[in-house]
Amino acid sequence: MYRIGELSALYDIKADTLRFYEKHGLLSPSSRSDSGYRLYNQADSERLKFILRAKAVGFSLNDIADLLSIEVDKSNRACADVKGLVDTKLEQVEAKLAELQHFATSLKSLSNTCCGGPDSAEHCSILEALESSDKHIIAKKEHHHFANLGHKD
Amino acid sequence: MYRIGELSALYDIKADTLRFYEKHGLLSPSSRSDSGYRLYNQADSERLKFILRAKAVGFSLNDIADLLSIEVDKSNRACADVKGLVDTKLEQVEAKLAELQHFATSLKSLSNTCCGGPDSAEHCSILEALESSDKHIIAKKEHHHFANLGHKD
DNA sequence: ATAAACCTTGGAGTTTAATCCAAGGTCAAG
DNA sequence: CTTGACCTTGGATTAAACTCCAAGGTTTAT
Repeated sequence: MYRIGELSALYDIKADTLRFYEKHGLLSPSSRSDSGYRLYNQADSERLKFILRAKAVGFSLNDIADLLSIEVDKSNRACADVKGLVDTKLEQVEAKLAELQHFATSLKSLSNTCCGGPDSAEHCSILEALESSDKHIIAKKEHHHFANLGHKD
Repeated sequence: MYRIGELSALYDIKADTLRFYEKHGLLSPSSRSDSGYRLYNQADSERLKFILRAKAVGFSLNDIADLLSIEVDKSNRACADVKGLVDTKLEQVEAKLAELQHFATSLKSLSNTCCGGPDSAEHCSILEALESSDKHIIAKKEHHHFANLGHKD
């Protein structure tokens, strides 16, 4: 059992944030002490881990509440409802995954292209790297190099 | 060349959002018309695409500005600086990727476990799926099924 | 040449997600 | 039995990221 200060320290967040999540229905302590202190158990801690992970990959607290609602009232929901909700979120997750893989590829190619030395980074740009990785995916036959890009007005 | 309304329609955002990004140094139109209307070219559009993608995977506008600064002053930066920045962001992207893959796995397993029918979803929970996928990764030798989980006081 | 649909600016308002504050109760150590 | 670290509540404040508004200029279509 953790008290609010212990759990918040564990995940490097503020106690206030836990109270905030509670107020907004994301995470309630499974019990209270005689004097009213919040007491969080291991399951609560897991739930918090989930919330923080989901937040880190760009889901809003509302999105997360949707997902967690499966947990909360699972015995009141039909499997079909759950499946629908899950499949919708899965699509979102997979879209994000695709985006991130795209980013990772571009960043890696940028990191490799870049000499890493003290010279001017004239040919180092995320956008250039993204563009060339787009090219790579969309039309890998064309293979020219853009030197004079991004020079506006 | 797009006017603000055209570009915003293209990406399904508000014109105000584009003005906001401009004010905060994320995206400026490459030119203006005689009467002062903003005119965005293809490169501007690509840059916007990048911003929106990065946002969608959980980067803040500040993070994104950092990344884009590589583009803006690349001739004033040493390759070593660029490489440092890129490698830092790459680490963040890869951490997010790992999280998302974890989510995707859990959601898939949940979707598969779930009968999808009109019955009560007693055994369908994200947290249960996450937990069992944790189990799967951490100790895949143990292979039992958790029926009585998530039953908190 | 005038309405409708678009654009300009500056500034105010909203939403989301915390974070802080004040007044007071709790608990372990000395 | 009091001191200090911790907890309670409700309400105010902050920061980020928009989103809206008002007053006026511009374009295009009739």
